[in-house]
Amino acid sequence: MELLQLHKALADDTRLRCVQLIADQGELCVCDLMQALDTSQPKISRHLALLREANLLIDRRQGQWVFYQLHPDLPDWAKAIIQAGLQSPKTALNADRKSVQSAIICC
Amino acid sequence: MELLQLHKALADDTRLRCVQLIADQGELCVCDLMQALDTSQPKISRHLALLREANLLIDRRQGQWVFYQLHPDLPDWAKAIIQAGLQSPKTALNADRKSVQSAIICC
DNA sequence: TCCATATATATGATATTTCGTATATTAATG
DNA sequence: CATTAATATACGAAATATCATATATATGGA
Repeated sequence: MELLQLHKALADDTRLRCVQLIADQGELCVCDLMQALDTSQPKISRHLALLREANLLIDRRQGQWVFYQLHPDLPDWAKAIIQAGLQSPKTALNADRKSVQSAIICC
Repeated sequence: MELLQLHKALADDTRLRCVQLIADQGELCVCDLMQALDTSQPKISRHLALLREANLLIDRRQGQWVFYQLHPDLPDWAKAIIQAGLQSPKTALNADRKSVQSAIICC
């Protein structure tokens, strides 16, 4: 994991919102993220694949669902960057958090 | 200053190295950065303009030279992200720091 | 005022990213 | 084994970013 790669991974609205939401919630499946961000399945899936290939996320299949969480071996500086981002007031996180709650209930 | 915009600003090799070097050294002029990164003047200048427009840097003209430093009003979370990046071991910072020393001496 | 140095900007070409759509894969269930 | 739901991938088009080159601007000194 390199710093430039991390910034590139987070330099897209969809990916940043996914990472923030996953960091906030611990673990989410693709359909949660689709509903929370109100986005198409291939779009979410492709961005999650990028984040997985960047070693920012890991996936875990459970039945039909695939759950994503932050990579457990993320270096401290990378965790610190993600955490600091969560402190930024002008992100979509608050709104997305509300959307994901209703999403989780139904699926 | 928004989080997504910050990540976009830092998601380019030239800009990331400039910001890291400036954060490390406090203030540098365009010619310092040109020599330290071994890059053309328009390239450096254009990237610095982007960082200035993103409110990540401010510039200060002194005679023929223009010096750049981190924006003094950077929010805490943005400072934290930049600082955390300085902790990443695999950046060009160490090499660039050496180059900028010889650059500063001669100009 | 003329010239040299430092920096900024404009422009068109090239490279990279992102997206929508279609299709493939995988697992559960009847 | 056929079907459905969840997810992944392929592909070409459209949007965005980056670059090299040329040119413009600003400052200081002869």
